[in-house]
Amino acid sequence: MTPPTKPARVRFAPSPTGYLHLGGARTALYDYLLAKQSGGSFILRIEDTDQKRYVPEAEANFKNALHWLGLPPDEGPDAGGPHAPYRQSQRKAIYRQHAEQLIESGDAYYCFCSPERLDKIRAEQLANNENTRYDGKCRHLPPGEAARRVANGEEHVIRFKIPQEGTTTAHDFLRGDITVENEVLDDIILIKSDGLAVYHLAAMVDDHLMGITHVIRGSEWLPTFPIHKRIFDAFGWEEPVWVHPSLFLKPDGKGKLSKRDIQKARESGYPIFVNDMPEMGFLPEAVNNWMALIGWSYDDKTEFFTMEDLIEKFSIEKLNPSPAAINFSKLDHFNGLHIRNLEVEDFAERIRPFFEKAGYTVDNAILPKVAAAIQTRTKRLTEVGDMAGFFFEDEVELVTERIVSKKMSAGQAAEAARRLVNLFSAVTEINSDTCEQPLRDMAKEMGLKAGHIFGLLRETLTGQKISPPLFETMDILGKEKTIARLEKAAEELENG
RNA sequence: GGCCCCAUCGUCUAGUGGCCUAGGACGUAGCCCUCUCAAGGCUAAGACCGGGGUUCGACUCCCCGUGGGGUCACCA
Repeated sequence: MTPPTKPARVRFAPSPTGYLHLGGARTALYDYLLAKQSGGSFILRIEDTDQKRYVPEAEANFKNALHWLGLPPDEGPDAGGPHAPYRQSQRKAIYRQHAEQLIESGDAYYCFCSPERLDKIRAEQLANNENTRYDGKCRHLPPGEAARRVANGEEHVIRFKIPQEGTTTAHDFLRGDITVENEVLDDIILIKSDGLAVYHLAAMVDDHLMGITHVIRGSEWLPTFPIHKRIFDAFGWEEPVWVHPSLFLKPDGKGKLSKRDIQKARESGYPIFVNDMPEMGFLPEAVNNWMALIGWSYDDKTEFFTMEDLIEKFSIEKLNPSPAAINFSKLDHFNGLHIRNLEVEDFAERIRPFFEKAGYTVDNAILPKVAAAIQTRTKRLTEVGDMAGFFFEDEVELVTERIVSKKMSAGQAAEAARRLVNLFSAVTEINSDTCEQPLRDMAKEMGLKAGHIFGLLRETLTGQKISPPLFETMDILGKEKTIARLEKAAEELENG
């Protein structure tokens, strides 16, 4: 139904200054979906041009996160590809060469102003209630003189030359034309005094050289978007399709996520960093589904999407340009949906490590049955230990006050336990066909409600007040353990 | 503050001039199912930021307010 499109080349280009968070992950997802649905390529590029903010482990963090989410790059630092290297720090010469090309064409110039001078003019502008921007001092330096100073080794940067009059119009796929007065645009630095390019140059050069067809990036780039458009024009390059989805807002909708919010979310059991998600019990399927729907929708009713669905159904046309608050309770909901969508064998393998982490020794013989019993009850994989760990224990701790319900005496409880032992001993298999009616009759004989007997059974067998259905539980536990736990309870009640 | 972007239930959203007494989802409340808890089913409360236009007719188009967000570095 979607019209055939040319294979898209879409890049995810994070800066290794921190870990991959929800916002970046959503961008990566959209990148991946757009690439895959068109039979194109998903490219990972590391934008490590800022040595001061460089975090060494960040790149590995991105890769782990992308791998966990199921978004493997077709090209990138590890995957390689026709446009290697994919780390900008290794492409320094390329940027320099392009910057010099702009100097030649008159679209850029050498600037010898010191950081101190820049600070000073900024302070003055602030004091005069003016907008802060470069004052253009080096703009009109004779090219020969500037070149000579550079040749002499004088410290310098290269700045992009923005016309001082007129306007610039850049076209965003979601928002249409964005026009600004050139006078509000700054002569931004292209090459820093350390010789490395700045984002504005490096990303544009790479996007062109790498044949990127669609640039999907956060809307924090909107203010500099017209400059980027001018850079493409200065080189005479064809622009990619620009898409600026909006940012994520904190859950209450007030402001974008900050460091503090990240910590706060984590404390309340919700992740901001992708790599926190696995241990918090989230499924990558659910995270992708959930993230995709913050800022994108397919129609007025469909919300459950597998990765295959997303690849087929995603479209940048349906992206929503307005800022969106993240809604964690919906993440829980999607996690539940995707857990229930798992094959039970798959679910079993996913919960195994969580039982182990909780200190249980998993019995492979019953794990599939345990999984089946708790699958519809699980929202987060982290819950399984508390919910079903008793299946893997030899005994459960009994609290007589909890076994004896308010409606019965300890003596009655002991009697009930004894009668249950007899009842279960008499059958070859404990299941609802063989035992439910006798159990209900027994309750009536004792003047109790069936619910009281079920409650006693539940506490006795599981040590919990909530558990999977009892006959299913007993089937998994086995006749032997079931009876042993009842006998032990009866004894304790009798001696209690 | 300048510039830019955005504006439908608490939240995510559908809606592209008449299909809208505005649809769905999460959450919330109630009911049903039921051995507990879930799951599932049903129901309820809940929104077009305000004011002007344009039009026979605006949630939808335009303008102005207001509100929210982003951005103003030799960071990305």
